[in-house]
Amino acid sequence: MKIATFNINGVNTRLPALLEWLRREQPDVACLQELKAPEDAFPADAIAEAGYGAIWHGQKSWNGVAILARDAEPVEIGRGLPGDPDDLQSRYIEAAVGGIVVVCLYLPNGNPQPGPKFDYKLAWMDRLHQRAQQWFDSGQPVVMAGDYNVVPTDEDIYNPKSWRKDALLQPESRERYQRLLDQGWTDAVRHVFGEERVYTFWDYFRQHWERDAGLRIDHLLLNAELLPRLRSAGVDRWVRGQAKPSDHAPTWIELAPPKATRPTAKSAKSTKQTAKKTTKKAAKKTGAKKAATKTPAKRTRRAAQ
DNA sequence: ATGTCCCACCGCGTGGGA
Repeated sequence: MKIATFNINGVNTRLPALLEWLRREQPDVACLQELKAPEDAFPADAIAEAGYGAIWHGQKSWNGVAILARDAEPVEIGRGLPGDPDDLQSRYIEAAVGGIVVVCLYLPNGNPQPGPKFDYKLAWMDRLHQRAQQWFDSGQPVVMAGDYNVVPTDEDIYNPKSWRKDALLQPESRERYQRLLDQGWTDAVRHVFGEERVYTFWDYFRQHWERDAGLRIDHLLLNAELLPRLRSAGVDRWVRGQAKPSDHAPTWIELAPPKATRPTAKSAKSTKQTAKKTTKKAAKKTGAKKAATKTPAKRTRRAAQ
């Protein structure tokens, strides 16, 4: 089972890119952020034609999140991050898909910092912390995926120097991200890649993509129930290299089927992908990385073309 | 300070947000 998160930066502008990505990579679950579309402008029909059921929380101009499921309908659990009835921004949605609780979030950017936007970011993270604790303790397998707008450490950015004052690197942001990990959540991409550099976002400025000057801000956090099923993770960098791309690349994990007390036809089907062997060469090409490799994570050169 | 790209507004350019 492949679960991806992708900040699409305008779902209608990027619809061809989204459909192409779905066709080629066939994620079982896709969490989207920055739809930048009101509720009634979400391209549900085109996405359904591509074989995906979807739920979404739209908003005019900004934000907006969605959860897509291949050959399935996500069962919505909730929308809107609890804890502040005055917060009307569409940044959070939850669903049950394939026996897993999927949380899709778009954390506030927080710039400029300091200021009210940064205050909102920190307050939002405090509220997320509350909800995350509930999910962690739920006894159900849970993934919290999305654009966290946090660079967890200086190893998650090409060069922190010019970003020191940015909200994405502030100690207050990083502390709050760390507090999620302290609850017991595992940063799946970091877990799989070890010390190897991996980026998910390259802004549009100063030829950052061409120079591979990236940041890792799209994360998938797994609770203790789900972690044992983590098999591999990767970034679909080819998407960022397409014409008119989002500034983010899809970031994903591959999960083994549940330790079946009662195996189902569905879980047997998804095993097919998991069992697919990934050679080192293929891994480099696809940006995939297997969990629990025998050798320590090697630093792979990922030069941009 | 800069850089680029998206969306909305009314509108064929500009401002806000990232």
